[in-house]
Amino acid sequence: MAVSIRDVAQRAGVSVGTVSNVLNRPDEVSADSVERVMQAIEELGYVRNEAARKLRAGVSSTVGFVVLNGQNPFYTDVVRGAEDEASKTGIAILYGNTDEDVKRERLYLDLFQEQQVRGLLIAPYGDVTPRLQSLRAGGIPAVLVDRFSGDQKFSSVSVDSVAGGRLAVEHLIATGRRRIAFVGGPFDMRQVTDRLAGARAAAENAGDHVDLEVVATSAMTVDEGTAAGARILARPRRDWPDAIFAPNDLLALGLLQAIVVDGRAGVPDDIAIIGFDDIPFAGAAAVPLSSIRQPSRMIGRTALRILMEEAADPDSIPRQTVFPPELVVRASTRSS
Amino acid sequence: MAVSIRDVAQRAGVSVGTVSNVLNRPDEVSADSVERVMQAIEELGYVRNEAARKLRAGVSSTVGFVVLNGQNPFYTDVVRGAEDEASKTGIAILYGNTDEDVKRERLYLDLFQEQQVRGLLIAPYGDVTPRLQSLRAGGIPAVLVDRFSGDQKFSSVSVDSVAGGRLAVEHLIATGRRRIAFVGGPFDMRQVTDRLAGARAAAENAGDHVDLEVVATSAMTVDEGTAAGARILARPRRDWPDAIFAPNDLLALGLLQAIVVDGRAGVPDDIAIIGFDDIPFAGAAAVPLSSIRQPSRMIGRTALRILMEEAADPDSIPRQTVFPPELVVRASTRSS
DNA sequence: GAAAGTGTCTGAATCGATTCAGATCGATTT
DNA sequence: AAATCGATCTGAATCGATTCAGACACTTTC
Repeated sequence: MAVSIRDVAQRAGVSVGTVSNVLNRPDEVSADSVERVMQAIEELGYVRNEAARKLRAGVSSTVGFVVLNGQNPFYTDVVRGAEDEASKTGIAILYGNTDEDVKRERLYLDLFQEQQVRGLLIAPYGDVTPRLQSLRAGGIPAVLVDRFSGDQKFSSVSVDSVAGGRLAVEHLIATGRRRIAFVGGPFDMRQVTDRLAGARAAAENAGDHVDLEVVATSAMTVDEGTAAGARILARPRRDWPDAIFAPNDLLALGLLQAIVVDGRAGVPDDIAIIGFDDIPFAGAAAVPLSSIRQPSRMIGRTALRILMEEAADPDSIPRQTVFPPELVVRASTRSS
Repeated sequence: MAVSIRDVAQRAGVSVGTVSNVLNRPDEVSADSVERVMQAIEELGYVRNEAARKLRAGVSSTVGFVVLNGQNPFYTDVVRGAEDEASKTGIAILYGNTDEDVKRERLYLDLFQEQQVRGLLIAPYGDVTPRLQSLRAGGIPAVLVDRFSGDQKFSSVSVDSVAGGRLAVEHLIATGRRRIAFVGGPFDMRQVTDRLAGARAAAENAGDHVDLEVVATSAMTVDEGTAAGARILARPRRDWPDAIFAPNDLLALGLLQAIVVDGRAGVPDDIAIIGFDDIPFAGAAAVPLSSIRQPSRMIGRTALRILMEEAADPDSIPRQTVFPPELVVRASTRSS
């Protein structure tokens, strides 16, 4: 049915070994053979069978990417960056969205192991370190994305979340805000706790006259943001914060919408809002949202590059790549 | 290195054939053997080698999904739906984002062919029909997503875009709008022309007193939307439309932002805006955006299901699944 | 009691690309 | 002229799971 390397060899009048060499190390083959083989490939419409290649050579040309929230445009961008890098070298990306569900996370790790991916990019939700270690023992390296590997057991590519949190709150303080609410959760997500830690540091650094309260949410979604916004506005006016920092833009946009629609408080006049990630929609909100930018595509590209290096050299030492976050000021925090 | 079926067989004291049977048709194996094999698998941490399975059995457990704009949350949702369905049966999804680039589209088709995917889900950009036909001839079926297969050569899952366009403009007319602008492009995208056709039909149906003008954009992005918004607002006030229909929400959100930020026209008082897709951000805009909803997850789920059926029966007749669009009214078109 | 049937198991052949030891051959060295 | 060498090519062995013809042990049937 399908055209195999044998058919090509026959047509080109060479052995299968030579065809394989043309495909994999053309410089060891005479120019004449290369040409004949290429022509036969062309004529027959031959396409290499990845399964056979993977089986024999043991090298896979797919990597798995497990994302904890595919709905978040930030991750979409990270994946896009990884894609860019991958397509350069003919690597395909197996994609899995776990939606912050430990079961789905495990499922995808199993699935990708069966597929014998060359490596794994993962924005983890649950505690996957043990699983990743056993995968690595089986020859599948992993690089953590958007998450610093605290124990240094794996390479990681992320942004300094603590610095980002600090940056956000320092900016709020610099523009005159004093009663700041950190709206986020759940607190078993590293991103949340790190960004809060940075926020706390900035608040404490500014001295007694800055208040930082924490409003917990159960997820980092737009809906949770609007819900939290409603809760805040339900308080007596004097208990409203004059600024809100949300550890991702989805939450921030939800908050922003709740406040704008309610109408009693103006943004940024009464309440300033700043998010995190700087997703494309942040700038397009009706009150354009200030945010802490992560170089999302670059994160994806870098993660994939490091992953390929580790796949090539299994004994390489894990390294932590940390990009600096960048403050992007838009209308939602302009000083009034 | 890796644990193979042979190791399992040895440990369980059975033949490799039996292990394979336990894995693939356990009912033909005695309960005793099943248990022994399962235990051996457990103890050795055996994971089936997909490459070998694919090679011999010729059935792949991956499908490719090629999307034309991965940044659009609509497609993110469609992918999510496909994932849901796929993970039920242990299918993994190879993901490729073409970003409305014909070259990238071709590249992914090649890549996925090499990977010998079981089938292909594609939201096409260029004219891929010939390529898809040759893939099908090689045993790889394809299902078009978000695009009706006009020539009926392939199965497709989409929403009736013409009806959606009509719905949008009928709604605008019903709420008293008379000078309607269709802002979208490029016009070689089927989604755009269909939605415009529907809009035209609605306008003509309403008689002479309704005006429909077309403002062309070069892409369906937020940025193009804000740019188009600026162009419209640059006109003398009397030439402003009193309603805008954009064939996707990204454009609509861009337009909305441009108009709100400009401030001279109110939404919806002076200009109503309606988009298409009903992405999650539509409801979260500061002026919540009316839209034509597509059942995005359902589209993904259905497409994957049909694809698997076609993979199982190569001679099945292509079928067109068309979901009805649904009007979602929010503040951006509330009658003033 | 022979034949037929049933349930279970075995093990070699197979899928297609890669790899590598060895063959071939003309050129160069001794 | 023999030996050596480098460039090029060949073809069988291999990767691991699946498949299937045949083996085997028991029952059932006539």
